[in-house]
Amino acid sequence: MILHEIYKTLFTRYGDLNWWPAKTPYEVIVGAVLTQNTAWNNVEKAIENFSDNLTPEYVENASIETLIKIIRPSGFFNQKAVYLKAVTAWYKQYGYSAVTVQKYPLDRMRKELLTVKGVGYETADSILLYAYGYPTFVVDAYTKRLFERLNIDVKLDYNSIKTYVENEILPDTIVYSNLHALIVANAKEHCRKKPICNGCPLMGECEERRTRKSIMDRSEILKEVENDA
DNA sequence: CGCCAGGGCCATA
DNA sequence: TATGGCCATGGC
Repeated sequence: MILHEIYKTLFTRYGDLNWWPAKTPYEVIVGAVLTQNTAWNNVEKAIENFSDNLTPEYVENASIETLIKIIRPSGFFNQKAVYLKAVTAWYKQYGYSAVTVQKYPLDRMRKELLTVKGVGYETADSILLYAYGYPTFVVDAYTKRLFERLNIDVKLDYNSIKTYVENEILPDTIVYSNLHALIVANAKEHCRKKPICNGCPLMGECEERRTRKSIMDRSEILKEVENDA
């Protein structure tokens, strides 16, 4: 229930974000890899460097050295160049058909993607959701931070959070896309590493839940004192 | 100048 | 299976 309120609150503030800045599925895939632990601003520079060459054929045939030069601004370029080769090979093998037809069930596509070098949970889910429209929720550092600060009762590892969200909000591509986008928007504006709580639409809910936690913590301490006595 | 950004891999235990 | 070191640029 809490998640529905969060969604509604964020939606009221930020609106329908219609997110992920890329056109084709392949561009989504490349962006998902390049943005790993990297500001999107730097990814944009890398994508601009491709100019008209942001195609699976170009990446497939380009040398690693060439790719490194192109994607340099996005950082971690040595590994990301290798990752791009790997996701491109995957794309040529399975990705094309999935563009028009969701040929395989979500679970199978996800497992396959996770075997590709450079594709972890978040990248896999981003690709599935934003490139192919599968209703799978993307968990990122912002999501973890928000859940931690809101004191939501869930383990803060990737799959725990994902399962929690997908149990509370039934699978829906549009809703999952929007929720993730809203969390990112709010994280950039308010829920930063060093938070700017002033004006945050979730401030009330956040404080309330944090207070509840501090009361809980205190009762836990009291219990321990009783046990010692 | 130091901190940070929409992770993932690999070695180690 | 879980944790830590490592990768690197550009904006603020």
